[in-house]
Amino acid sequence: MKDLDIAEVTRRSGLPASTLRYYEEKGLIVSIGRRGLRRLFDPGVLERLALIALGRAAGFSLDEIAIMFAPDGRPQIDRGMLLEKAAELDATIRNLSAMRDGLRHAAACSAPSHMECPTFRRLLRAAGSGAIRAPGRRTPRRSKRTESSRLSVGSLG
Amino acid sequence: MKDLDIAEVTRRSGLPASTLRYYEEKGLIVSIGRRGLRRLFDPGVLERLALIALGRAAGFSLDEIAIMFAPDGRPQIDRGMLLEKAAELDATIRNLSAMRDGLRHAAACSAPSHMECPTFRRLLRAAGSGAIRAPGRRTPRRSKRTESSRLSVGSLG
DNA sequence: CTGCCACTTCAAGTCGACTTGAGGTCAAGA
DNA sequence: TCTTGACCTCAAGTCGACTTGAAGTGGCAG
Repeated sequence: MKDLDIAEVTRRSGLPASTLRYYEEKGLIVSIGRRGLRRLFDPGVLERLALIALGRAAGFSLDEIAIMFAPDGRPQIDRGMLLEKAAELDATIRNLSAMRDGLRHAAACSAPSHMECPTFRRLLRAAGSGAIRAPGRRTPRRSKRTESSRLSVGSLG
Repeated sequence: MKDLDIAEVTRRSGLPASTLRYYEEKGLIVSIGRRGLRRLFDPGVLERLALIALGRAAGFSLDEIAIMFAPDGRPQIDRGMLLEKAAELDATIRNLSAMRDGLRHAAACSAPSHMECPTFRRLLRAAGSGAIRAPGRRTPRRSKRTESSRLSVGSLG
């Protein structure tokens, strides 16, 4: 009894069946047959799902993850891509660290208003100038600039 | 000439006019009048926008940011909320750091397949068990569990 | 006075990763 | 054999933060 019924995969992976179907539709996993209507999966799908979860956790999109699996099935991951993502994470981590420190400072700061705290103001300037970005936000796809174009910044002297 | 025309705000903040209108609609900023149809803003809107950018960078949603501004206008930020978010960021940072290290290791690892690398497998297990989460993904709102319920994990021994 | 055109409104579209709902199928237990 | 109900398909909905498009308005240069 090697093959896993979708319910079994759901149980063992913790992912809803709808997600599994979605992943299959996207080509991230494959079912190897049916019992009646029900999908059957090779047990290896569990490792595959873990791999997908790993990719997601690293910030890859499902499409990016899809191309990491060679057509033959096994992961064939481009090492350069990994390093690139690692560097990206590094940048994110630096930003978040700055934010975290800033938040802690702001929470502890005794200045009457946050606005009078130099640390807070510095952070504010950084955020205002776009030096820091929200996590998980992909590069804003602004294909067709209609209204006024994005010029330099320099607000808040 | 104190008041800023929307074009001026766009220019000085770098945000598209559509975003400014959206923020106004959401109650994040206020326009103080019109010249013809055109919105006029108090120059203070720039500081406010920077504050919003800061909040976004820290991972707050627009709705969360909205309630940080007291009805009177000035930011009245709950310090507990800041600490909470700081802790949250800390957790995220730890996860991302682990991911980054894992990615670097995987990129450098000379094992014939990533699957044979213990470090990679450890990471995989962590991701599979949901210990690590994708950045920027809010708690999955699974209101009405339909199909099989999420049980324990323990795949991939 | 006339155009121009940057603004305006309002509704609808976008993106990614799924979820939900309606209506259908079928293996297995009573 | 019949019922059950977990699965199936396919289309559409959701969520957040905006963007885009169509149609309208009005200040100001000429």
